[in-house]
Amino acid sequence: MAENEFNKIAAKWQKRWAEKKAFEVSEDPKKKKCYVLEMFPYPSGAGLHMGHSLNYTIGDIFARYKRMSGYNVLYPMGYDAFGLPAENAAIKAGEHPASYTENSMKNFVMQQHALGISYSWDRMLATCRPEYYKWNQHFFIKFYEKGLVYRKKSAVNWCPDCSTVLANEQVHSGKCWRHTETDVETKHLEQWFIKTTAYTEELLADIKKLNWPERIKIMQENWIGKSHGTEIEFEINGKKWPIFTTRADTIFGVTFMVVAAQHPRLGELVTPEQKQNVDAFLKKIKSVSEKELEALDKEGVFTGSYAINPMTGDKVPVYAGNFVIAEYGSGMVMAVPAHDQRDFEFAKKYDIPINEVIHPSKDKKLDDLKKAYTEYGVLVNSREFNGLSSEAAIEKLQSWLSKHNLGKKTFNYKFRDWLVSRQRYWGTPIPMVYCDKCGVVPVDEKDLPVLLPKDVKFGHGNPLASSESFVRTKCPRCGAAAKRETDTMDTFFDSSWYFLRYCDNKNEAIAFDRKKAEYWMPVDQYIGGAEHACMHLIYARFFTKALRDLRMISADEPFPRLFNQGMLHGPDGNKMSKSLGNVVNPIEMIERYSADALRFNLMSLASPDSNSVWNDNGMESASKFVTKMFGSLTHEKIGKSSKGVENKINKLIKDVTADIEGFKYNLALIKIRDAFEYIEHEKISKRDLESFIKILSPFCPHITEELWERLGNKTLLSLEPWPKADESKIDEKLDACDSLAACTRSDINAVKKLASLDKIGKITIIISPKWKYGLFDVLKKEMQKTRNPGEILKAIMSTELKKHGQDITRIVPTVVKDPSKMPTIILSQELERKALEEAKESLASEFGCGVEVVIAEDSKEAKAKNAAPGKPAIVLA
RNA sequence: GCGGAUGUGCCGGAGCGGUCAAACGGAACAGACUCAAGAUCUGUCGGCUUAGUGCCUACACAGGUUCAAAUCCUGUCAUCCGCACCA
Repeated sequence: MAENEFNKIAAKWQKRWAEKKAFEVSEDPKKKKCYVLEMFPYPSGAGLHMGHSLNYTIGDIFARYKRMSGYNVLYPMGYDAFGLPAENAAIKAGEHPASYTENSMKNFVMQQHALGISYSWDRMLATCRPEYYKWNQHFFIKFYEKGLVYRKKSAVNWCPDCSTVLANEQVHSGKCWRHTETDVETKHLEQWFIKTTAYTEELLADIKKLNWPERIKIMQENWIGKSHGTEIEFEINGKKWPIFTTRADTIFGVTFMVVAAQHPRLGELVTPEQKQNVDAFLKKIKSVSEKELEALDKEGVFTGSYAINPMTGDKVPVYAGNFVIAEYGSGMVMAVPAHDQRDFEFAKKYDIPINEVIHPSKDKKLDDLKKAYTEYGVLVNSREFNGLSSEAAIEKLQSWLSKHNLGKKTFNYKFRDWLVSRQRYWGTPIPMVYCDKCGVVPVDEKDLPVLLPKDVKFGHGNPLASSESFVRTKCPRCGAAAKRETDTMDTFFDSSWYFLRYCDNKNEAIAFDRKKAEYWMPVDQYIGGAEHACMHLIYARFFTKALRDLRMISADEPFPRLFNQGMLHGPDGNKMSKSLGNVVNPIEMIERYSADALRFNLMSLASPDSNSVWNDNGMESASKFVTKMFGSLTHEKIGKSSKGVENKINKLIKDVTADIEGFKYNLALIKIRDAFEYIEHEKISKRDLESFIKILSPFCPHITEELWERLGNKTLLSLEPWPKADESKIDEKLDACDSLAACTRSDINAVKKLASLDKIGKITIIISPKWKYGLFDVLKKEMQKTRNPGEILKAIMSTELKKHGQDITRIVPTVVKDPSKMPTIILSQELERKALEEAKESLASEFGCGVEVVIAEDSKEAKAKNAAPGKPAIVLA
């Protein structure tokens, strides 16, 4: 069976690549480096799925291409091996997560080998191994020392299914990112945070520098969410309470205030008479999880306190409400029910006055308030600010407030600090110790890593807490008995710097050697899915900046260039999922067809950045084509390449090179197919044949190595130089030869036909330099055979254009339906007017009829003269 | 609600102002080869057709800009994705 042969070939070359360490690299200052990286996978027990195969093939093609192009290519693979699924699966299977994960990784490695991915396997890493997570702990302590890590009690997101807390980034629409059915609850816990907000501004500003898909950049921008506004100080019970608003212009319409129910200073506001009500309210909203946000009514309770509006001196009641976010701004808002929908609903519910202070325009009032008027407008009922536009009022108020020391112009971010504590086992232990005397103390560097204990019980609460031997320790500072932190780190901590560890993955003394990292960083091409736009990609950017400030690297950004591959759907068009039963297993496909055929098919499906649909027939036919190519190229007749073959091959080199650079692999394959069909039955020089094989090699690395060898080469094709296109051999004329002949013939015929008519009428000749057919020679020959006005016209035009350095291109004769509407000859914009003036003369004498040159400047004139504006035209009268 | 993307033939998808009834692939149909199937090759593959280098209708829908629009602009609709009570 042919399939077996392919699999034998694949195995042979995979073995040889490994033996010869073909893809292992070291720092070489003389060579240009290229760091190609795919987002490392979570090694699930299920093994590789088709989406992985797609992702890795995209990266592999790029890496192979760059390697052959002379770059020193670092292309590593590793495993994001910590995480909840392994822990749960391990519990279910009664196996330790460590062995479970190691087995899964082995399986992944085997499968990635089978795909023929050219990883530098020496650099493999797994985040669950102590030699890796030791450095997580090291960084954690470094960050702690720098004040980038802190512990805080706050309202946190709790997923009951994961039984752990989640970062904001891991809560999607009130649900857990892993459990789309599970509502996230709010808990008040003391947790570890990373001060990602220390870099908010830089994270936001540097997005501009990134060569990333626009939508990912926008998603990050929105996630950071900068908004400009005003800080205004209200006075409550003699104390100052600043609030943030984007609508300072509505300040005269404030009729109440709302403080977040979770606000840490809420207690200060509650009067004894109201305490019972407030407590009841708090209890009520605590039992409600953060769900169905639209459905959630705006609710609140009066605290008993009143706030003084700094502009009006009015006293307005302060409510505690469920719709104000404690962490955003100052956790309190001024409520303007007339001009904010939430405030409006709240006011209606609790019967609070609604004061209009903005009208749509000077003479337009609001008819009746069924909902808030939230647009900008003109101020009313606002004393000296009446009549001002919202924009102007905001500015005036800002300066007024700062002059009186009651507020200022400011801005706010949505972005919050990263909660990294997790109450789970399978992660990096947080290297902190609680001592009764010394408080929170980091573990001594020399005692790292803090190893995950083995003697834990799963199932009830935080597993690490169940290990006596782990929890009990000595205070690193005073030596007294102390307790260890039992939380582990969010696994996103692991993936925030793994790209640095690849640069020096065996270093036992430090996380990575700075020199090595400086050589390889930043990642030149990062490849992965869009789902990490606001998680991994933000954390990794933060980490890079933080490490830069710790003087461990100098890069500002880890991934200047990012490519998002599309999603691969099942044959039925749905997302591939086990429950739908539409999963296609890549290894099955490789066994049935071949790795090269699978790669070929995956890359032909669609442009790698768009979603695509798996098609079994496509797989079948890709396999047939690969088989055919292999068979045919093995028996290719070596000889002198014809001009046609030379043209094809050189054009192919040029085009495919550009297509790979631009990730247009699907188009590259079309050109490869086309070129193959052309050379299939032709004689071809060894050199050209080798070029073709090289061009094919990133896509089908196994058969091409085999072909390379069969041609008598002793080297590895994967390390051969990428062919260069010989531009002098590319002949556009030849390339279009077949279609050209047909086109010309029909053109000539058309003109003949037109010319034989009594009335020549109007002939449109469109000449565009865009069409580089080089038709002139062919035309001239035809011209000599017959003589009639139509052809002469063409000949003249050609000559005239040649004279003025214009390339004669294609001439399209058409009968004009409505001669009154159409200029007769439209020339390209590039044609000089002078050339036209000259052409006019010869046309006139040749035809003996009036020739008018029209150069219209504007559309009116153009219409009058039947010419296009700005474009010169010749009209035969 | 806000933001982003997309809408092309039976399907997956190219095209990004004039070489467009639309690359390439898949499916389908017909033919060649076969005892037959498969494989392979050839042709057809929007409609009409006097079969023509012909006509009509087409690139979500409706308008607009152009001599010229699948391509540019405006609006509408649909689908997908992200964010979501951020003051």
